[in-house]
Amino acid sequence: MNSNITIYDVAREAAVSMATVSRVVNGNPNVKPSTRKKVQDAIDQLGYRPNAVARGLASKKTTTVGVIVPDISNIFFADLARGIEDVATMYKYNIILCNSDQNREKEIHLLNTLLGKQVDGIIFMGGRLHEDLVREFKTSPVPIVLAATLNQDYDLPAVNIDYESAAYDAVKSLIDHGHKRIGFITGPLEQQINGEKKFAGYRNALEEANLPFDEQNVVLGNYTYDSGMKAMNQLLELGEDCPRAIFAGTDEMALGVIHALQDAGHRVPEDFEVIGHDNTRLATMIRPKLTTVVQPMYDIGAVSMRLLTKILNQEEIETNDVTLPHRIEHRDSTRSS
Amino acid sequence: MNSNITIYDVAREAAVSMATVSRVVNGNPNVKPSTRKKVQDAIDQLGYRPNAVARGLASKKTTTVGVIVPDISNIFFADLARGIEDVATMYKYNIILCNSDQNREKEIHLLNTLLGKQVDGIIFMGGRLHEDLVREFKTSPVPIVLAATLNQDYDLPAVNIDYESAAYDAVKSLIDHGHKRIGFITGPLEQQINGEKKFAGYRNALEEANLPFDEQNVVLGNYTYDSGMKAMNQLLELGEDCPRAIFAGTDEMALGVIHALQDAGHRVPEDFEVIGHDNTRLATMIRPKLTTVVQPMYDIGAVSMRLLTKILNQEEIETNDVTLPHRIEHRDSTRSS
DNA sequence: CCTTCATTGTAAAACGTTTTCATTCGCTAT
DNA sequence: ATAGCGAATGAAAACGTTTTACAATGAAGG
Repeated sequence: MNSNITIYDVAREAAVSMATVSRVVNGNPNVKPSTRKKVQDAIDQLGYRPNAVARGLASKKTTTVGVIVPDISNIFFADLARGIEDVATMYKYNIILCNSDQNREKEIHLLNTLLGKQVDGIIFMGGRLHEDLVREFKTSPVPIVLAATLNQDYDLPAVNIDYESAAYDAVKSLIDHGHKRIGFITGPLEQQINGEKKFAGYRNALEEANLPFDEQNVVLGNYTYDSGMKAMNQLLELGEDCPRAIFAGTDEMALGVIHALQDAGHRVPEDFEVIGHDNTRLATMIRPKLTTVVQPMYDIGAVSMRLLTKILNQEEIETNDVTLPHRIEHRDSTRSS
Repeated sequence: MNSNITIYDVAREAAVSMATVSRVVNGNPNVKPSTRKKVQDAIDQLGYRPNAVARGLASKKTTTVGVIVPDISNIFFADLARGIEDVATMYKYNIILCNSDQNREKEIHLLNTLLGKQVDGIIFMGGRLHEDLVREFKTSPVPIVLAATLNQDYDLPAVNIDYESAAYDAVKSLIDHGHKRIGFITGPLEQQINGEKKFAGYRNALEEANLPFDEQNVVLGNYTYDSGMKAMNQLLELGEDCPRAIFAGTDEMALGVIHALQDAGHRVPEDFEVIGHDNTRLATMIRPKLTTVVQPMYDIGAVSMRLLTKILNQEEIETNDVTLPHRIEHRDSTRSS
């Protein structure tokens, strides 16, 4: 029931002006300790809770940031969101979370809704930046940082890993194990990270090892377990020509791959080696445990948010475009050396 | 750059008053079509975007609801959040998402932050309702609905399944397969749902079948895969007395159980039967696929949010305390009949 | 042609803060 | 004493809407 008591009530109770109350609420040092105490007592007694909306209107700061992700129910994005939220909390921000489903109109609509709500900044993750969206980004009155989202051609603040080199490393390690044919199971090609970067890394590794690129070794999935199974079964139909080493674009697809293999009576890693991507918790919940490229989504989220706070505080920033390190976590779906 | 243009600018541009602009923006029918068009043109031309903060201050509605969950990075809560967000979107609300980590002080602090931000309502999920928290709930100026959170003694709006009966069903089905000793792996006992309800269901089923309750058959985990493994290994140490049927309180723990079993050379479901709880996506990503109690988190989220909108719109409400149906999804970690 | 009532538009008062600027207070240094 | 000064306080103007109370306009009925 303390929702209707205002700064003015507190002022009256403490026999000061509302400006003074505002000062103590905001920690302004120019308040005599005795006055501060008087005001604080009144606040406690009345159960005063500052109205953030009014505050936002007056100060033009809402201490709220918008977060747009494709789908929070996906463990991958959920991890990112947690990273964002944790550092947001640290800096006293709240998060308005939105799911875009990678839908172009929805992305734009959400962006506008968030701007309408006067968020202080936005963190965006999506598969590909469309022109319209970039145009909106460019004219945004508040800073926007891209998380795990590619940014070429535009110079928006962004946090990523080097996907191409990560994919290269993964495929390279497979090649180092003597494989001549490497299967590659990835997501939709129009997705920049999966379709372009990882693919490029795959080809680079092949090329460097003087291995031929064979189109039938790459198959498209949609990130899900089922699509991983399906893709592997498709590969299996190649018979003799089926690659014995698979790089899957996500852990979930890698799981599907391994199970498809096992269902067909093959052993992993003895007969087939499999590398995943992302290092979600899934990776350790399968037998054999999954060797995978670690893409630290939590960290990407945390760093993105930190970058955003730096921009908001006008702190010194080394670079707008940060690349986090990646590595391969070797587990049991690949042979040990 | 359209962030600084106000309703007043639009009014001037369209040669009407700001109230008229407000009317067209809010879809008030009392505006002459020609006027409406004139205003709309001005809005489009200027790129006017209503300031939701000012709007919130004037109207005392923010079209924002607060969501407090333990940890969004957990697939389980993420699913809930998605359900909430989807119907929130449907009703034009946005979501401020907060992670409580089930921490008592944090829960209270978050609640107050959200109330300070003038959310129109709150959806809360937590393990147990502490007294202080309930007190805050009771005096909240906005409605609060509990999602997948027990509510006994207090009459807060809530959406749940019948956990006790769900656990009963699961254990019963194990008993029906002829098992005399049933293992039960659950979460911390102070959690109401896991420690009390599911436990009660377990005991009921035992009792009804005239099976003795044996304390050594129940072991506590912390919901994680690892704790599931550990728990199962502990059970295995019972040797001859080890139960051959396990009910795990979460799918993730069930995964751990199955792998612990397999690592020890046992077969599931031939030697051991396992039932999980929640029916997360994990359940189909393991071999054998997991038989599990389905707790429809997405639906719980969606229904919670819908309930909240009903309260906010003062719609007729049959019951404050909705119980969603549950069922057992029979897959391959239990025998077929 | 005058009333009367809808319809549409206007002006101004909230909404609850922050912030700017002015004022007062309490001292110190003359 | 008193001018001068910094610290503490207060008054009032934003902030950008919604909403209320009216005023103006126009149409219809008598």
